[in-house]
Amino acid sequence: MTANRPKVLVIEDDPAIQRFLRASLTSHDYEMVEATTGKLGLLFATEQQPDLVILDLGLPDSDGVQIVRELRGWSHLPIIIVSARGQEKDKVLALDAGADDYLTKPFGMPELLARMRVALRHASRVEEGDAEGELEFELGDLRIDLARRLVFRGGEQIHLTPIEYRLLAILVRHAGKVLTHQFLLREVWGPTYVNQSHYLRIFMSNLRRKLEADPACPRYLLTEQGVGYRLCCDG
Amino acid sequence: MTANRPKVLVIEDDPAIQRFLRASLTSHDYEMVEATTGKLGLLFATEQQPDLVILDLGLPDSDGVQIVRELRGWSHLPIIIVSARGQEKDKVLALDAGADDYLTKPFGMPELLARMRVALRHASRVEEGDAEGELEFELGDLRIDLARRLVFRGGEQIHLTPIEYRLLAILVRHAGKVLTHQFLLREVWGPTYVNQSHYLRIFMSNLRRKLEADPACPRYLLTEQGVGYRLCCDG
DNA sequence: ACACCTTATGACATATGTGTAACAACCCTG
DNA sequence: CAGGGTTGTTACACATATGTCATAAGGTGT
Repeated sequence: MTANRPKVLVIEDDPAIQRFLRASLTSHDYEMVEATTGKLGLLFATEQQPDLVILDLGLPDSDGVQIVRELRGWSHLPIIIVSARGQEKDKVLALDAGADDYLTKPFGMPELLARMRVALRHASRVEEGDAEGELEFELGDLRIDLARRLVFRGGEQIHLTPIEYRLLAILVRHAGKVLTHQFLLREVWGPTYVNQSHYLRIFMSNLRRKLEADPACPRYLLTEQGVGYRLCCDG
Repeated sequence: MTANRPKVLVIEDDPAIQRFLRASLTSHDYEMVEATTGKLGLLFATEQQPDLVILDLGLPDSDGVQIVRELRGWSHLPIIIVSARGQEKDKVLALDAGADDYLTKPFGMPELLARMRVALRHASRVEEGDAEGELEFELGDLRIDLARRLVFRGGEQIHLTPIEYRLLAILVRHAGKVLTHQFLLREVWGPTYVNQSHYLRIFMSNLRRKLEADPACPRYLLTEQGVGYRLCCDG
């Protein structure tokens, strides 16, 4: 789970409820990603790596239960259903499809928040023993252990500050791919920093100083002029 | 979890509901243990090793939320609350105390069964990674016996207060991994304390004073600035 | 009611991380 | 090869996170 601000994906077509949720969630220190259709929802679930999904069953473009099944096909992401339908068979169907909780509209925000905490609690407990997803990477003399949040260079542990680590972790998770300035800034500092590319330069410099043998000729942390940065994945 | 017939502990004083639950549960291939008071419930929870607890909040002899807290003190057993009280604040209180779900009476049996399946699903997922039954740890001159709840340093027993012990136990169970402030606060003090990080500082300080040779330069209880704490597992 | 232990609270010193500014090096283009 | 824009580096001030002490409040058993 993201360390500080859990990311919540809300799949909901009603703009009024979207607004309501956004206000409540952001004020309770959650990061919110919005999708108004099932298709978009599934896309964002893969791309944005949310910590929790709130799903309205009454979407116009797709069957909510089907979305739950598709999500469960590849992920154990907590899913909380929010629905106008209060029929017991609807609840049973959704819960058995893999949903973790089911709230009937209208519901109180405090209850939703409490149930979100329950879901995140479960997720964080499960995460502990989760070997899924390569969590240890080796590049030349570098070793990055995402599970333990440790970085080694030639057997020696390297201390990284929170921002340095977050930046590196994102590069590692997308090793080999070019990540744009915008993307990195948004992921590390947040959406309002997408133009502050000097932050990036400074922290890339810091990382190179700590990780590269010759920071002036980086072997791992490569610059893609005019685009962004890339973590070299082979040797 | 028991392989075939999950064992359900029902803590409920109303004989009518007890009968109703017994009929439904046994016919759905659950084994049922009954307790009519909170005291008995806690006793059976330890003795019978159930897979799931269904707890009525309206017990005559004790506060249901308190029972949840006591259970959570030593176990992650799934707890489903069943209550006549439908007030939102009751739900929030119980869920934050550690309950996994909350149903308001009257409820339909199919829904309860579906929510039980959800809870057991979670438990079985967690269990996979939980299998490590290591209950004794050695780090340098420290020895921590989780089963007996004892801590030694260089052969000499160290007395820890309840909170100190819980904090240390969690660090030990995740030795090597960085645990965020939020996580530690939630596990030790509960979800409502996630912002009170000064508690953590003080109790880490206490632990270091008792466990470290030089509390100013800790070898075991390490700080990860801006993130959390970590128990060094090597050396 | 008392003594005892534990936990909570407040104040303060210190350590660390981050944002900012200034400047140097680099790359592409004309 | 000159110039503008992009990128890299360094140093420092500030804010924040952290560690520690002292003390108050709460609880328990005698």
